[in-house]
Amino acid sequence: MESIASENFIKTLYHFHHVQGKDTKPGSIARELGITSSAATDMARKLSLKKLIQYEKYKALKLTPSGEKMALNILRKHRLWETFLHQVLGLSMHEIHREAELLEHQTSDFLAEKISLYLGNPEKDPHGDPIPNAKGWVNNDDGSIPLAMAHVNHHYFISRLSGSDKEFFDFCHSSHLIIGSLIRVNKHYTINQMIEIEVNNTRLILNKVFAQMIHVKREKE
Amino acid sequence: MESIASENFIKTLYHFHHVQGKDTKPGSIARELGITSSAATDMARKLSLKKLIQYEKYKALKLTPSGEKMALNILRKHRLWETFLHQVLGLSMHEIHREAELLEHQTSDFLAEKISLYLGNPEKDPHGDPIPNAKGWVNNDDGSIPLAMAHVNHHYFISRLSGSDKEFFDFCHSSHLIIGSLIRVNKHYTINQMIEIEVNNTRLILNKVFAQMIHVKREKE
DNA sequence: AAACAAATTTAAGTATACTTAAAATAAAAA
DNA sequence: TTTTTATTTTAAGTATACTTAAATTTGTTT
Ligand SMILES: [Mn+2]
Ligand SMILES: [Mn+2]
Ligand SMILES: [Mn+2]
Ligand SMILES: [Mn+2]
Repeated sequence: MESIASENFIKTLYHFHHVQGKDTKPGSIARELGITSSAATDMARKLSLKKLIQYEKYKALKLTPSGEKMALNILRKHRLWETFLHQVLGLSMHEIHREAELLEHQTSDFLAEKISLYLGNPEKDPHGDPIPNAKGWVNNDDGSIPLAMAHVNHHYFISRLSGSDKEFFDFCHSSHLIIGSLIRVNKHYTINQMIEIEVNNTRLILNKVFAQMIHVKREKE
Repeated sequence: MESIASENFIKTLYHFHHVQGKDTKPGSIARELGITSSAATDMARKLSLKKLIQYEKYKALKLTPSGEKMALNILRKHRLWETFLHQVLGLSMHEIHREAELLEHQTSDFLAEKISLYLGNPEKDPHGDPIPNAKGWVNNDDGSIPLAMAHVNHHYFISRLSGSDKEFFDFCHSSHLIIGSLIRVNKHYTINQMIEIEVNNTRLILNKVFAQMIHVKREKE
């Protein structure tokens, strides 16, 4: 069994690699986890001895197959908890991540199965992120793109809301931007990188930060 | 925020003092938690600096008021989780303690309230143990006694089953010994400390270990 | 290509939570 | 009461997960 610190490190590395496609060195993980670079380097060397990551000085970190398996196991628990807390206990979108971030480390595979079963083996969490299955398989590429990349005059539906703070979700909720909402892209403002969309017959102007957090998918399929 | 090790220590001390009425020195806690006496002495001194326990060399340990408050906060989370895991997710009696023992340390007061609310603010957990309320109040003395202490020819109902292993609960279940079951005490065997009871028109002979784990209450009230 | 800036690594040190082994003390037995 | 036994404490040491500060390496700019 790995420590909470190790699990968070591995999960963050997975996230940077698979979701953001970043070239991840210890410094990025350190920034994300709120620790110093030296602590992250230390941890990288330790996890490398356990064959969970590949580590070469000054090079980007990479998960080994067993490290990736571990990351997916934790991610599964994280997303199952988020789904459960939201659907069953009624926690809000901005509350679930915070709680799941802790619970994910104290959840046996046995308990994870019980939660999954109770929820009917869901495939997406409340943010629209895919839940890895018990064998550690997940499809990360569902064809959605950040709203910031969407084309003018095309229609999309919202597939993911990848934020964790209250303000973002308050804004989304009050603007009818929820998963499944249909939108149309009106215009990109190149100078300040804002984007104008139409949702529910209302025009809305979003800044780039939010337009990166909202992911959309073409209407087809 | 206290560490998992501190929380388990405090909770164990509370348990020994309030439930078993023991004169608790570091050694007992060490035995319970599977650590060495020296580790427990260390921890006792550290918690004493934080004013969570009273510690004097070679004397029994005692929780301070703030230590007791902390113990009750963790105990509340433990028992809420047990109730939730049993009632909602359908985990068996022998599975809930194991999982709750971990989850209790990663549960915010906020989440505990949500769980409590969802369950209808229960007052007892599946073992029949009282759940401290959000303010940290609990009634530990519900008038129940270990079956081993019960009087011959009296009728009782089962109020608590304080075990955590599968064999005990399998036995209880197959013998119709569940919380609320009505029983009658037939005889005490002084020589081997067995006890004979009648439940569901069946005579049953229990050894002392089980008779200590099963708590009963007089029919009245 | 050299100089500068930024990031990473190493070195040294801290707090927590343990361990084993020895010393001190308390409790029980003779 | 003395001796023996059991328990508790102290001492010394380990692993984890961090810290700050200095050294090294890399990336960028001139
Ligand atoms: Mn986490
Ligand atoms: Mn999520
Ligand atoms: Mn615990
Ligand atoms: Mn219980």
